[in-house]
Amino acid sequence: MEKEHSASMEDYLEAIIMLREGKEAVRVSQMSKALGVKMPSVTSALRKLSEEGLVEHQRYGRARLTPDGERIARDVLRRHEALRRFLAEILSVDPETAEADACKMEHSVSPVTQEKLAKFLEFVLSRPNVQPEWLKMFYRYASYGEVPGGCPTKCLGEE
Amino acid sequence: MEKEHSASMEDYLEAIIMLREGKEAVRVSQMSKALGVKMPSVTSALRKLSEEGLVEHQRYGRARLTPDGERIARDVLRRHEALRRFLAEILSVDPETAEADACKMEHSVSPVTQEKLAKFLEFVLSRPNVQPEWLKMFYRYASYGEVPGGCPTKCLGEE
DNA sequence: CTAATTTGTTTGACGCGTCTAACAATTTAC
DNA sequence: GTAAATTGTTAGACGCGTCAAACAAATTAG
Repeated sequence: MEKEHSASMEDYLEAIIMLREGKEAVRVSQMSKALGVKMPSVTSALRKLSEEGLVEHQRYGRARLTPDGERIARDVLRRHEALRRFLAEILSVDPETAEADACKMEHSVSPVTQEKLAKFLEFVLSRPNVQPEWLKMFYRYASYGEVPGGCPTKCLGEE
Repeated sequence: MEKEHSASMEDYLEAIIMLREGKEAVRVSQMSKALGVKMPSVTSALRKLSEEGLVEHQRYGRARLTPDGERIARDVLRRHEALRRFLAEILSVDPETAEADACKMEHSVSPVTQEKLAKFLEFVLSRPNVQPEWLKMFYRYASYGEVPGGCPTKCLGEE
């Protein structure tokens, strides 16, 4: 199985895959900027990931993923995207928040739950004819606190 | 506003409110067991929370929440419950996993998103006549990978 | 009431991830 | 091709949350 990696280490792997954009090798400064940490943090993360055989990196060089690192990074990214889209497209969370939350959840939420969320997204997207019905109702419910067409089974106005 | 507290500290507060059950004061050993940490960790957490005025605790005594601590603990618990129920009742995640994930999410996911998830749950529960329709469809979709009554707009069978 | 057991605390350590400051290599500009 | 600017590393520190070991108080049993 996939040995456990810390949230931070997964973030570093994910950053490499996201930043490389064709170039397939990434500078420390890029990662530093993208992750909002200082360069020494990147350096030490790369050293650790190197020792685990997940990235290739030598002094003053660029970082690239090994095949193992690539697999893990892709997996993190896949989960990240599913979560982000669920938050943005189903819950209509604003893009920035959806991005940030996906980033947290991808590390802490169980695979089981992540899978369910992904399925939910798939389910909704796969049925464009049904989606508008209740999803729009939900949006109004979320905005105004009640269902549009009447049927006020429950009327909540806390906070 | 509510000053930020670490995930750990929120967990300790939450543990007090959950464990007291009428007794309204909690032993270190109880918390230790409930949180899966050793007693010294509890002691040092209580000291810190004491200094912040969130719990009342003196050497060899039981721990109780101050009014401030109570407010925060209640809030954490409220969010926890909303998340847990969303996972269990909407996504049909198994109870143990739902509990564990709620515990992670309550600390890391933004209030915005937590609010949306809670609204979603409310929305579904408030409309018992509509719920069965698409929610059952989702359950089948999640289990078998496709919609029961045909309409195979998209058929996904990855992993 | 004393002895045994349970409960709780202190101390000092560790791992993780981060940072700053000082230094070193690389790249860029002239 | 040398000087300046940029990029990267090392060393050492810190905060957080945890732990084990040693000790101290409180509780229970006799």
